Amino acid sequence: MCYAHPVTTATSAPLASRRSERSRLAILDAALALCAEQGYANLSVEAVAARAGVGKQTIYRWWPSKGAVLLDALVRESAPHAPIPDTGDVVADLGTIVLSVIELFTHPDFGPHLAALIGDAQRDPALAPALLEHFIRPRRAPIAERLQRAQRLGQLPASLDVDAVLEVIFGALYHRLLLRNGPLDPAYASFVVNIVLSGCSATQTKRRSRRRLEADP
Amino acid sequence: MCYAHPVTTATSAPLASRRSERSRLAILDAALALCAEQGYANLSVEAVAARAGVGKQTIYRWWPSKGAVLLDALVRESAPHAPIPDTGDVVADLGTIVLSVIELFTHPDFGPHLAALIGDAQRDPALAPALLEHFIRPRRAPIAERLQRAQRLGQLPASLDVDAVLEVIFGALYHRLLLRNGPLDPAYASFVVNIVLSGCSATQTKRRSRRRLEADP
Amino acid sequence: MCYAHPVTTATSAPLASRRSERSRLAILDAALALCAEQGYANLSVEAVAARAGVGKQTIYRWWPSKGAVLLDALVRESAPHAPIPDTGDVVADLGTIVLSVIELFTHPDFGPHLAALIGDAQRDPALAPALLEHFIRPRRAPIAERLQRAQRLGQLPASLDVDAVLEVIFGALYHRLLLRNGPLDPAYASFVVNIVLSGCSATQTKRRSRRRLEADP
Amino acid sequence: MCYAHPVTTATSAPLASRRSERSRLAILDAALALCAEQGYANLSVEAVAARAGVGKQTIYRWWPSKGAVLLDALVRESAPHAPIPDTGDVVADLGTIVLSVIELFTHPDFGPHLAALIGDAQRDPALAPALLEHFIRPRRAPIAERLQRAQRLGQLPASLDVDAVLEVIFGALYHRLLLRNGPLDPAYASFVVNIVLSGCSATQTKRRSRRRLEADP
DNA sequence: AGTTAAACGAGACGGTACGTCAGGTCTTACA
DNA sequence: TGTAAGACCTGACGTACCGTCTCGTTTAACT
Repeated sequence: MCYAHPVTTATSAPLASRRSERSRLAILDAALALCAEQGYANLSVEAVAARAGVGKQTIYRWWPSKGAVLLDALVRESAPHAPIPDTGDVVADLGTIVLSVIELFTHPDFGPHLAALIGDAQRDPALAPALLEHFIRPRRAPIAERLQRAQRLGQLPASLDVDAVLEVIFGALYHRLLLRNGPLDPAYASFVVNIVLSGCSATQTKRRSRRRLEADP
Repeated sequence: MCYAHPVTTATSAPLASRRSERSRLAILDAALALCAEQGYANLSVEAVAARAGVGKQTIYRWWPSKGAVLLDALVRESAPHAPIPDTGDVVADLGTIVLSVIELFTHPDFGPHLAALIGDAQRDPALAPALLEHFIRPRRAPIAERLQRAQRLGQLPASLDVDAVLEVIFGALYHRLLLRNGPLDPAYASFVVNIVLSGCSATQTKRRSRRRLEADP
Repeated sequence: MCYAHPVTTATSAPLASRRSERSRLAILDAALALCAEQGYANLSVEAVAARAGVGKQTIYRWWPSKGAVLLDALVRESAPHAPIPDTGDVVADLGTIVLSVIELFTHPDFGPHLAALIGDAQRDPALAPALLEHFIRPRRAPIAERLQRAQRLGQLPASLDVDAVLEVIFGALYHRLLLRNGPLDPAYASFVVNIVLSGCSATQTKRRSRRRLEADP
Repeated sequence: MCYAHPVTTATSAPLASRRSERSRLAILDAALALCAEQGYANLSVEAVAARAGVGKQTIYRWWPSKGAVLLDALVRESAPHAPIPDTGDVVADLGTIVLSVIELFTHPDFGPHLAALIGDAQRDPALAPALLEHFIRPRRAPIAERLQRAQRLGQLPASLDVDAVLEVIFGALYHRLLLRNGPLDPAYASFVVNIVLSGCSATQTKRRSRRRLEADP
């Protein structure tokens, strides 16, 4: 379950690691609890170990940093998310999805921790890739598929880079999550979805100016 | 000049603060130099004080944190930026602006520090507002004005919230700056500008779906 | 009044120092007050200056250390002590004197401060001589005279070094003041006076063993 | 070996503390060395830690203050003292003992440190009891026994409080150690021993005046 | 069932930096 | 010019955690 060490994922490991599941869960729980109580900034490996009734070494053995622990915990916590809707209306479906995202982002036990994790990734070089691989990409992939389905149905230009589109949409959400210059509310969500998906449809006719820009130094 | 303490800004202060300009500059220079050499993560008030030949107390007297010091230094450093272009073509002009922004973001002595500052703002509650007020808003304001000029000329819908538009555009840039899932290059810049400004123009006709989303729970 | 700087002591200064008497008294009062409230350990030049409404420099200008300030203050405070009794009975008179000394030593606003001052003298080389000259010797001198009067009357051996005798007596008192291994009470006072003055009278007959000791390596 | 923490003293500790003997000795050595070089006043936990190649926490873990460290070091250093002499002549023996004490007190690597420790005990309430228990009482006890032996032989009054007698003798020595108003030399040593022990023998006949004093207010 | 090797809890260790306190010096403005 | 005020550099404080390193003690697979 831990992303950073080459540990087989529990299932069907012939020479099973002697890792204690009890400790693993206690650590993840302690990390979440402490984070909820005092915030990520005041989280420390020391405190997690104490709270989990675990030696510090046991944490360092399986995770490279406190950020890695919390990432694991958040992934576990937020894993069972709703299925991607497909009503046929791609704008409406994206709106629904983004609404559920801002719900997650504004949850006091999730948004601040995710923000702190991204923050910590600025000083821990290993954390950004881990975040991408274990949190962001797995959740973005099915949304990208939904957009690709729309492409196949001709609802969106086939040439569109859907990953980049999602980056623009989520960029707008993360911007408010991290900078806090405005509320992460449904109005903002629909504004972002509308403007970006409108732009997707209209982008074909704007190709020339795009090329001009690319030629610019 | 310091954003965080109630120091009169030079103008018309009869009982001028006895603050030492020499120390102030030495501290800002030391912060920048150390940050460039070892990165923000390894920056410490202790080291800045030592490098600047200054007592720690002198730093704590005028800034609340190392982040505040670096913010001041970055603002000073990046202050004299190019004027906002106005060729009449709002898409091209935005493209030019965003290009200069990614130039700044990809500069090794700026982008990582800005990213680290935003990161630090996740654990230092005072830093985010300071970043907004002293770095982001002053630089965003003239760009918003450029968009408003385009609105007045009918090049963009009058009802458009230009600040929100800029949040989407810059959100996309910050997303790559902070998560590093792709290069901050001219291609990405033009993609973002085109898709968002296209969406701005087309947004009028999409109003209905937006309203529908807002009505959604 | 200050012992440590070459300031004329008020008397007969032709071109009197422009020193502010108001500040001087405020400083001494503040030192005593702070000492009484929080103890000598927590006394600081900084705090005295603040309490006295005085610049730190004004203190450093006229006293070399916080100990010097407090010494001045204590000397001023404890100056008007009772006259030396002379009933003809030297043992009884010394007893009376020592009783008044332990009264002073056990006074919560004096004993601890004097002890702290002697303590501080162990790290401030200038303080020990100052203590001797301004506090100890002036108070010991009239007692020595009382003993000398007894010598002249034949109540004590003429060869006796009365200053050394007083050192033994006061040494015993200071021992309890500083080490606190027993109460500074009248019983101890009388024990000390009796044993030492008895020893003084008997010392004549013990001369031989003393000489033997002195010859020892 | 440390007086201030409840560490079992080696004997019969089944689950022995994991305390590092290497660090302990390095700390005591460093404290002594620094004290010898720069004096107790300039001694700091910081410097001891650096000199000993030890983390500051390791010092704070086992000692409550720098004074406690030095006390431990001095006790270790001065532990193997000469046996108490018993020639039958109590005055001569006490003289011998006191001579060895002033030898210790006048040693440049001991006297000043002991004085400083007593000085520090005036502001550190925990230090005075520690000094008594770990330095003064253990060294005074066998001397008191010597006096009690003399009492049993009728050389000294049986009613004499020998601890108090030693307080008077040592008080006289500490007085010179701390106030420095005269040399701690053999002449002073023999003067003190003679006068006090003479007083002991003569004290019987002086009982009346003592009682009179005690009745005094 | 006994052996053995890992993972475990506990926590001491050498360090780094924190943010605070006070020391003693220096500068400025007022009286 | 002496003061009140207070900024300045210095250095130590005691604390919090870091990440590493023993210690014995489970604990579970493999003799």
